[in-house]
Amino acid sequence: MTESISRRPGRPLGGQLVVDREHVLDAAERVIRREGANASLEAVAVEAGVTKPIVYDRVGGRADLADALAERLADRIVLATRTAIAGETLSQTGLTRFIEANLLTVADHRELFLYVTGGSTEQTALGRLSLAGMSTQPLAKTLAVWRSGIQQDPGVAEAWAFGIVGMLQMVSQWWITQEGLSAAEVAGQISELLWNGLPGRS
Amino acid sequence: MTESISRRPGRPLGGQLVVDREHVLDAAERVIRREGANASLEAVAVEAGVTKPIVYDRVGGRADLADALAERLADRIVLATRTAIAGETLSQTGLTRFIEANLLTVADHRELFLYVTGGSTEQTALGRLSLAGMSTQPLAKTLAVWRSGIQQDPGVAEAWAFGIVGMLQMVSQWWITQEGLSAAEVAGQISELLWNGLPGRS
DNA sequence: TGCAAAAAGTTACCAGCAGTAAGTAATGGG
DNA sequence: CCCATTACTTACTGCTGGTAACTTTTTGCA
Repeated sequence: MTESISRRPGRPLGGQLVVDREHVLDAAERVIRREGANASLEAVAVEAGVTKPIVYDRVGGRADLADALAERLADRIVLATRTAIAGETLSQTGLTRFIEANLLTVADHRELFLYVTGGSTEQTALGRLSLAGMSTQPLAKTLAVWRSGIQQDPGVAEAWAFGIVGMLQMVSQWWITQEGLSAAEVAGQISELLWNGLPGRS
Repeated sequence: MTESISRRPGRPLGGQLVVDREHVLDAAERVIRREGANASLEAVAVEAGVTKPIVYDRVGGRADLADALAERLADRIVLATRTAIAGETLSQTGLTRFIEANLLTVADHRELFLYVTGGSTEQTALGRLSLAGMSTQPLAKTLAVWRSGIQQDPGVAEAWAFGIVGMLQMVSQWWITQEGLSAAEVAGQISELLWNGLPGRS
């Protein structure tokens, strides 16, 4: 699906960029989907129909690429989960749907998910928070709306948001390697934990 | 603290290995503590007083090294958390101490934690589960003992264990980058969530 | 119209690192 | 005394992230 592009150097007509940032990111997603999480920047450049320095100019280095893709994936997850609970009031079944939507979205972008969660390197290892950081803010807001008590203390909401994102991330990672375990099933279990707490309702 | 070692080739007296697996792993931990999560195998070899092929012979490649170190770290976390709740019956304050112990142990091994959680490469990106997998089994057991309902369904215990480990992992990663936020404080917040559930006790 | 400056890309490279093949020195058995 | 084995090193390959320097086209302006 790579549209054939004039690869010759020189300033094109109208001073328009031949490939923009989004085009490169699209190419990166295709490569990752095809080749897995170990996709190289070189391969991304080829898929985008350009050379490596262009990739660096448009999106930066490997860490930046991971960040950008994390943001995209986070957006999709947020969209899917928001849609799953649209207009509903907080309930356990709603939470289950929320979690199930998360799982299914991750499964839809399996390789991308693995790239993003495992993709940060070295110094930016703190960048593991990339996916978390991106999806954490919307989640924190959602939490604050859902549970009134948090509204006064955004610090708590942040800790909870990171915690929940971490939980969903790890469960997702574990689940996509499992055979014969439905998303609904797992979502129900995690929902039960997150809703009723560790000791359960008596 | 590298003990000076005969670097010369040849079969040493008694056919004893000059450096064993544990020695290499110790060296790896020192290097990671000193140089951060981007430590190379070459550096590990130098620190251990040997050459690269020895490292490969003793522990395998980079992924295997990450796995081995993950197991060590997981053991320490399990030990610390178990100790923190030793002999206690399940309670929210006990859970808080459990989480705090987890946070403090991670902080004690900051760089190692980042190496292990971010260290897996490519195919083994599923190896992100390394740390999780190691600490998950003991945690699942602990959960089963704590909460009787789970005992009959080990599948639930597994999902919960992965979820909780993921939550703790992400919270740890977030917390060690924060300034002026005590472990006890964060532990209390997460404990509250994990104990009373998202909607809270009414 | 002619020409310099800027824009947009490419080529060609470097450095570092994971991983391995082949060679070499010391030991012990026959 | 010699040869096979053991234990280790040297020296390499291949790949990948990242960058410096060059080339081509267009635009602005005198």
